[in-house]
Amino acid sequence: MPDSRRPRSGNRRDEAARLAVLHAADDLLVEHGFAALTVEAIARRAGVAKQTIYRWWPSKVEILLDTLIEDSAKRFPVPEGKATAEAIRGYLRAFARFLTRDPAGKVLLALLAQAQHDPATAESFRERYLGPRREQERALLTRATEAGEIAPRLGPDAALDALVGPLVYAALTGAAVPRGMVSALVEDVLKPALPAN
Amino acid sequence: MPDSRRPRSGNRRDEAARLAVLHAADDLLVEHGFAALTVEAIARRAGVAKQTIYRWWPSKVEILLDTLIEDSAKRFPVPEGKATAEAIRGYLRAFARFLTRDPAGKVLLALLAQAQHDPATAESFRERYLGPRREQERALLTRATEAGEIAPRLGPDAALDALVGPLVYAALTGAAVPRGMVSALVEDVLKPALPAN
Amino acid sequence: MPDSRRPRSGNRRDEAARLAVLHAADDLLVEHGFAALTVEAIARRAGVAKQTIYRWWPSKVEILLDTLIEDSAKRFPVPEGKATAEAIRGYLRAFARFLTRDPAGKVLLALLAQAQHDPATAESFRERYLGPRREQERALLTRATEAGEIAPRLGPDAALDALVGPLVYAALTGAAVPRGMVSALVEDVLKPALPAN
Amino acid sequence: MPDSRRPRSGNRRDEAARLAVLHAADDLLVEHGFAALTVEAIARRAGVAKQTIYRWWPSKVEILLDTLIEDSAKRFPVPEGKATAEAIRGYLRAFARFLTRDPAGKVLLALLAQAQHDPATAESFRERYLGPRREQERALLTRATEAGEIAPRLGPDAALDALVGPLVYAALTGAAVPRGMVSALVEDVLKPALPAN
DNA sequence: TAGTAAGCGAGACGGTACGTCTCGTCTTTCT
DNA sequence: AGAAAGACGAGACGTACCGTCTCGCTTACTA
Repeated sequence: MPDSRRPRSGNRRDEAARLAVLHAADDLLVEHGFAALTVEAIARRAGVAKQTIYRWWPSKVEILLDTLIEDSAKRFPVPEGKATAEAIRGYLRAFARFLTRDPAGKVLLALLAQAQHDPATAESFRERYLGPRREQERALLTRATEAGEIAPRLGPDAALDALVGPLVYAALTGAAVPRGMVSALVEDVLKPALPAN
Repeated sequence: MPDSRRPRSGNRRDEAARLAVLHAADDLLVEHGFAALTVEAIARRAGVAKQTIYRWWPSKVEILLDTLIEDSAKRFPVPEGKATAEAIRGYLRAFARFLTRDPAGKVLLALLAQAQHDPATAESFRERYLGPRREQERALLTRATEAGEIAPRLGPDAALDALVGPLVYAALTGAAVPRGMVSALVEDVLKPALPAN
Repeated sequence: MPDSRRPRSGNRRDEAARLAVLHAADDLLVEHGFAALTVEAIARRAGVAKQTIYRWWPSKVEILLDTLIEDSAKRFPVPEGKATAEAIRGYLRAFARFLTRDPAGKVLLALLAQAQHDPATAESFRERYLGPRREQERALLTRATEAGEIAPRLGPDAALDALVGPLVYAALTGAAVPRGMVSALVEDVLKPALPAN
Repeated sequence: MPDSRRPRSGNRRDEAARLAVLHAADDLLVEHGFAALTVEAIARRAGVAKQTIYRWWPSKVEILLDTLIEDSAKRFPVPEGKATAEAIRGYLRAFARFLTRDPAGKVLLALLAQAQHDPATAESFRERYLGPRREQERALLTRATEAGEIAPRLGPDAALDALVGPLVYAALTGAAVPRGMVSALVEDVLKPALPAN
């Protein structure tokens, strides 16, 4: 049994330090906003040396990405099996809830924001987060279309932007997502009255 | 008659300095990104003392807001008279063009991003930019609905988020806005097949 | 009779402004020290525009010099007639009192100090203050020597430094000038036991 | 045995940086005067970050004090053993030489000057420099008096002011210290013809 | 069972930008 | 033409973080 008072250090990566950093970053973002999220503040809060952070993460953005990837997989995984309209609706509802209710939703918004300021963040964010998720989402839509559940006027990527965009935009501008919005989006975007055109 | 080629203006605000700052900020944002947009750099580029900037603007964000408000009014004014579906489509096309083609579109994205990092920016951005424009846009939609041109399933604010959100989200994630997306959004969101529900 | 409510301005130098500046400078020096004596502060305190100060004085040092010259002539004029040892003693006592008791003594110390930091001040201070006074003091000593009242071992300039130096040095280092110091200096420096050498 | 050619010292104070700052301050004072002695200029000249200066010194005055204390101990130490009139004369000659010939003498004058402008400087200067030296000087005079070498009319502190004051005052006013002045002061102040009074 | 190599807390370092302050110059407007 | 008002370019102030570095320690694997 390791000494519980101080199992610190050694010559392998210290898991406790890793978690302390992730949680400190998350907490600081939620409590004081991205502006207060400096590497020094994270180190202070986590009780960790600055160098320990730089040893494992190239930037604070990557720390946030690590937490976001984990949290997203937990809170709103892309449905794998059943490709029904209802599954899509449920997924979007979970996403909207994550954005507007979950403290971790702030991380997504902060990274999307930071990607506008810094190309390296944009690259990482797309590569490690947006890209993989979009792939799964596209597959979901494709399966649903093939199953005849939906018949979007737009291609899968544009359709996803049309579904996700409004929710993200509302969150970015501080607007509430009104009850029924997700349903309406699914109806309008995924099941348009095609003959009308 | 005042001399119109007044070089520097005594104890009144120096218009040349004001313009130099606005242009310097704009140029720096486009050329080097928001991260390089420091007050010192703006002052350097504009050939202006730092104090002259702080005298008139509380932060670099307000500088950008000033340029954005002017540019937006010029490049994609909200249609005032004719409230047809076609007018709305034209407006959204101009907006999409501004976001993706116009260098000044970067300013909008940067401010929307910065608003996520800093509550003061969020407040200013909403108050001075998003709010006023949204008001006009809402009026446009309301007039069009009353004229029977459109019949949105969603309320005006949610409908606008559903139209604008996808365009903004695409720009934020670096995705292209595919040809036909604006038309599809207008059809889907503003003229849904209501009886079908 | 000029309008007493506001005889301000016109096209001749405003005497009220001149006096306000001199008094403001003096007061600020005494109240807050030389460090707080900025041209802006003087202008504020005197209720005068900054430019009015720069129009008439090349620097704040010259303002202080103006007040010092006036005050010195009033508080410890160099004795003109009687060249006795007693006259010299009296003069030095008045000088010591000015340095340690009179608020205006701070002006002398401040200018002597500033002369160390800035060659222009040194030049002005020597030219307009130290030089003229030293001339009179030298004459006093010469007359007293010729009258057989004193027999200094040192030349007149060195003797004056030997008399004035200790008083100034004590004031500069915040030491008190002990009772009897002036008498002892006069005895030691001006009436040494020459045969003993 | 510790490696004596340790180039940079990890988390301990960097001695090279300390010396670079002291020398830069000294050089700048001598070359361009106290007015040009800004913390920024010192940092620039020393090739050191501004923060490194602020980490170790509360103000530029303390930097100068550090150099002055070291230099004074080297150039004109207070004689410790032999308390003869000759020892005192030698000490004063070394002091006069330091003031008028040695570039480091400017530091003493500058600090004495700055002490007039700023109470904090006065406090530090007295506490760290004037006080300790005066203590040693007083002891020297006391020993010499007890040994019958001198018989000053004034108390030790006043006598020291009477010896040092003229030299400092001459330096402050840019006057030369004439050959024989130190001797005359020692004779006049320390060996007055007491019975004659 | 030592030696060694890596991780760690600590924190100094050279930099850069912050937002504030005062400088001395300038221009306008009023008297 | 003098004066009040105050904007302006310039540049130093002292602070906060950046990302890099070195130190002295603690541990776990290797010889």
